[in-house]
Amino acid sequence: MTPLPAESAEPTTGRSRKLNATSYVVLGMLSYGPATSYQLKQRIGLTIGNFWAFAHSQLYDEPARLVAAGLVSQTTEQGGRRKRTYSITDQGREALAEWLAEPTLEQTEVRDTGLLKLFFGMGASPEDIRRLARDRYQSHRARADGYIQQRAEIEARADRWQLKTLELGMRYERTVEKFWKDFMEELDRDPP
Amino acid sequence: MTPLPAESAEPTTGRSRKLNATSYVVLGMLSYGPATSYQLKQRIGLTIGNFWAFAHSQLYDEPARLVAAGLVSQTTEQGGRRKRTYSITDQGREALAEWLAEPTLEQTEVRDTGLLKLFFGMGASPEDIRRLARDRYQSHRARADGYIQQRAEIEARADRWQLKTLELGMRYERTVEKFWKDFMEELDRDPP
DNA sequence: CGAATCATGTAATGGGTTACATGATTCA
DNA sequence: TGAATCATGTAACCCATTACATGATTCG
Repeated sequence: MTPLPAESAEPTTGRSRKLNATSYVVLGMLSYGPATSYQLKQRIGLTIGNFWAFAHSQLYDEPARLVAAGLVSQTTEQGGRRKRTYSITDQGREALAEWLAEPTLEQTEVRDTGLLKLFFGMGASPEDIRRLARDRYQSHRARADGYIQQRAEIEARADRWQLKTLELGMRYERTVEKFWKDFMEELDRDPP
Repeated sequence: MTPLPAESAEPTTGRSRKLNATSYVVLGMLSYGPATSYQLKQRIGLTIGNFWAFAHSQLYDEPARLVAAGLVSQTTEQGGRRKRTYSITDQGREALAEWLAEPTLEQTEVRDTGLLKLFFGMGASPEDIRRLARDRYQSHRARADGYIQQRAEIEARADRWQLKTLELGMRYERTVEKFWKDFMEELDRDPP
C-alpha cells in the first residue's frame, strides 16, 4: 500500500476542474456579453448548434459549474423566477484565451447514423439502402440550404471567423449531399 | 482452453431497454461473426472508429447489456481469465434489421474542436489562428492519406458498402483539408 | 380568456470517459 | 529473463439525455 498523497487544502477558485468543450462554448458565448441560460441556448442554436448540439439542460448546468470554478459570475434577478444572468470573469477570459492558444490535434468525431447504416449495408435490403440514401441526401441538402439562408441573414453583423465557420459548414454539407446523390445514381446504374 | 456451452440463463424477454448507436455498432460488428470485446475494439478501430470513436470500456459494458436484453449471447472460456466471446442472437439480428429499415433523419454531429475555435477566433491572436489552421490542415490531411492507405489494404476483402463508407470518409477529409489550406492562403493574403 | 409557445428551471437515469489493475505474449 | 506490448477487465466519476414541471407572454 502506497501512502496517500497529502490533500492540498483549497478547492478555492480556479485551476481545479478540467474544462471540456461544453465549458469553452459557454465561455466563448459569454465572451460576447452576459447572458441567461436561455440566451445561451439561442446564441448556440443559431450558430454552433448546427453542427454540435447541446441539450438546454446542459446550458443550465455548465454555467453553474463555471461559477463554482470562478470563471463565470452570476447575478440573480429579484422577483418571481429569480432569473440568473451569467458573465465571464477575467479568469474565464484567460482560460478561453489559453484554450485558443493550445494546439488542436484531437480527432474530429463525425457522428452520422447514416454512415453507420451504410457500413452495415450488408444486413439491409435494397429498399433500405435506397431509402437511406434518399433520407440522407435530403437531410444534408436541407441543411446546406439552411446555411445559405443563414449567411444572408447574418452577413452584416457576424465577424470574419464566424462567417468562415459557416463556410466550412456549407462546404461540408455540400460534399455529403453530393456523395449521397452520386450514390443514388450509382444504385440506379448498378442495383444491389 | 475449451469453451463452455452457451449460457442460456435467459433473463426473460427483450424489448426492455432502448438501444443507442453503440448498441447497433456492437450488433453490427457481431453480425459478421462472434467476437470478444478486444476483437470488437479492433474491428471498430480499423473502420467506424475512424470517424466515430468508442472507448474500449464501452465495448466491455455494451455487450453485457445486450446479453441482458437477449440480443447477444455469450460463452465464457475455461481458464485464467474466463474470457467472454459474444455472438448475435436471432433477436439481435432482428433488432439490427429493424434499425436499418428505419428512416434516418437525425442531425449529423460534427464534433470538431477546430471549428469551435475558429468560431471564437475573435478572442484569439493572429498567431493562434495561424497555428489552428496549420494544425487542422495537417490533421485532416493525415487522415485522408490514411484512408487511401487503408483502401488499398482492404479493397480485396471489404464489401461494397464498407468501401462506400470509406469513400465518404475520404471525400469529407479532403473537403476539410482543402478548407484549411484555402484558409491559410487567405490569411497570407489578408492577415488578421 | 384560453391555448400555445416562450422561458426557466430540476431530477433521475444511463452511459461515456478516465483511471486503475493485471494476466498473457512477444521479443530483444 | 526482463521490458514492452497485447489483451482483458473493473470502478468511479462526470456529464449528457430525458423527462418532468411551471411561470410568463403572446395571440387568436
